[in-house]
Amino acid sequence: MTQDQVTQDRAVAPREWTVFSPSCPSRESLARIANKWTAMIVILLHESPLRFSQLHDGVGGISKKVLVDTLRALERDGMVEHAREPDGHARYRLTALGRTLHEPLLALQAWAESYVEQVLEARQRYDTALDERILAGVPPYEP
Amino acid sequence: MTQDQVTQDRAVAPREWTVFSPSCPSRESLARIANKWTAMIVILLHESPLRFSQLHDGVGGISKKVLVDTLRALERDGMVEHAREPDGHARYRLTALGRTLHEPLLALQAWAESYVEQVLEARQRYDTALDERILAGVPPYEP
DNA sequence: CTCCTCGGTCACGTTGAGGTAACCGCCCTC
DNA sequence: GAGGGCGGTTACCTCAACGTGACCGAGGAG
Repeated sequence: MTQDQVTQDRAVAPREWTVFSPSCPSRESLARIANKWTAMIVILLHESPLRFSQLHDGVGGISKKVLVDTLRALERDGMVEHAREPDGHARYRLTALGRTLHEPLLALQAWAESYVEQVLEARQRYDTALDERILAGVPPYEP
Repeated sequence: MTQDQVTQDRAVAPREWTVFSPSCPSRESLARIANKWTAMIVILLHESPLRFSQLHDGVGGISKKVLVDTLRALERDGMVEHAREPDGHARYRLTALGRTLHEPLLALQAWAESYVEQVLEARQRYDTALDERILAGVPPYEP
């Protein structure tokens, strides 16, 4: 391969001001929204505002600490807000900004639930193939 | 508030076989795809198959170790595959399953880049409001 | 032959995400 | 006024994610 071909082959657009640039603030935003807790909380809150304990019950397996931390982070980034109701209980709701997140995150949930079977099958194929390679004495990965 | 009202208020659908159940395998799938590295890799690979070093350059700031780990995980879950080209170089490409991920993940990138300004503003508002509350001697958060 | 790149692997160390359990003030009910 | 639920906070710990730097075998290029 000539140097010219290498150069052309490697030409990947620079994308300076995108998530692909580690110093771009949008990278942080991506990290915040590309997160299972964020996804579940936004999806739950889109149906209706919820109290803390309802969120805690709705998001199975989340600890109070992580729920609090995630809610504070979402509030700080303007996606969620909370208020005290007259009855003294907290109530969390999506902001306008948070509502714009619902559609993309719901798509993630839909994907995860629709394709989970295919993922599980692929995983099994991969693992048995790996076992066979090991039994055959082949190094697990050709470098 | 009466007990009946409390009960009704807390009625959140059980959602047994969804990502909201921590033991459902779809929860794992969600965690894998709701991930910044996954998102960036899938978006890059959707444009064209890429070599390892092209991915390493394309995903700014990722280390070789994390890139390898993420690619192996994506391969195991059937979203990516790799092969040796005749020239001896590796080439990674999306599988059919991986291609179905492109649209939802591209939506995440688009969101992150479109709304990053609003997120930054919200963050600043939150931080200055918090500072004021502290200066006023108010405990940072009303429990 | 020697040097280089590519595509990794390996052996660390650091950071951050996340869990656990105890505790707390407020309000409510009994 | 004792107990209980709500909405947290705190201290502490664990483990997975991530980074770093060195190394390595295969395959060119010179």
